Amino acid sequence: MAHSQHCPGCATAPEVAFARHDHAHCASDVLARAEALARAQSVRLTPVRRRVLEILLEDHRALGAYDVLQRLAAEGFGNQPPVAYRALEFLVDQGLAHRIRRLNAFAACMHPGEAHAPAFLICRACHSVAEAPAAPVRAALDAAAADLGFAVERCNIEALGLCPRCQGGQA
Amino acid sequence: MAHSQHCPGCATAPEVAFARHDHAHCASDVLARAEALARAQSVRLTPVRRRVLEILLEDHRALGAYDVLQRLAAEGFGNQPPVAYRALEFLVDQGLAHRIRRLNAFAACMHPGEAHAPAFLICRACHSVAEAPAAPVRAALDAAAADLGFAVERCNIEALGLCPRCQGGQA
DNA sequence: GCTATGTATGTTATAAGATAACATGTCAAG
DNA sequence: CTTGACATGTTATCTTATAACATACATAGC
Repeated sequence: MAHSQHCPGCATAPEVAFARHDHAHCASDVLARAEALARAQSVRLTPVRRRVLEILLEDHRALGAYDVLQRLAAEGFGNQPPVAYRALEFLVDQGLAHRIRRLNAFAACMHPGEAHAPAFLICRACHSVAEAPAAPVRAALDAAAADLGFAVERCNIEALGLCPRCQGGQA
Repeated sequence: MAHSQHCPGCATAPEVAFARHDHAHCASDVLARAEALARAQSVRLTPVRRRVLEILLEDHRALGAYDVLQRLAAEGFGNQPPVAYRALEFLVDQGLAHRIRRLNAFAACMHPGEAHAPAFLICRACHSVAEAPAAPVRAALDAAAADLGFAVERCNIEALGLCPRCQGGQA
């Protein structure tokens, strides 16, 4: 199997957060791309921001702002909420992370730089979160909205269910 | 124009929260259907619950739990958060209201009883909220999820943008 | 090298949203 | 009329998020 087929961080790969994969590579690849992107936009991926992204990249989960904050505090960064919220807001603004509203939490973006309408698949058993290619979903939404004369600017599409690995164990 | 074409509360009408319509009728129709539904399910649409639904039905907006609570308190119901949250939870469980996560708020369901995958269109200018027919959206989402082996159980689809009436005034 | 300027971080305080746990009240079946 | 299930009320607390201000740091212009 070619690398691009099992590494979600890699450019055109379909999202396979649920599949077994070389996560260390997956994470470091996304991080490298985030750094390149920040340089290109001349925005600063400072230590806190970078560290927050690393923390989010540790696995395919979403973390609450206070979870992130705890980690930061333990590592000598500030320990007040705005420290975490600001870094997270920066990452979201730059398209390096996504906010998962259903969970009041944040997840690293696995396709930084690529234009993508994100749809999130949240496993209710193992809490992993994957980004699914959602262009068709978005197109259907735009069409439904257009029928009512509504112009969609941004959207959240979040699905709760069972990931392939958890479908065996649970009903 | 036939009634069913301009009243969003009416059975098979497309959602037209954004269009001018006879809202008093719209609301009372939905309320009547909610009552019938509650009877059918033998669950109790008690005074608080019913009142909360009426409040949500006042217009096509989403209200925060604390907004609802304030109204309830002013009318002699309890004035502690659980009063509002419990009534709202009941309505959501019975499919009589929806939770709009993007707004930390709740909106009356305009199609109680009809199976429907809800997609919400939220106008960022006038804050009105409409339920768009989302079956195709949901189908596209299911397909995208299925490609990854993920089984969708529930989902939130929430779009932010401009409603037809607000597209004139704002860019 | 110095300094002004914008940007980033840190801190205090508080706002906003949500729920756990328990006490009291109501209603309808037995 | 009593018992059990469900609903409401209340207290307390927890979680999530932001406003406002103080301090530090990087870079561009002098």
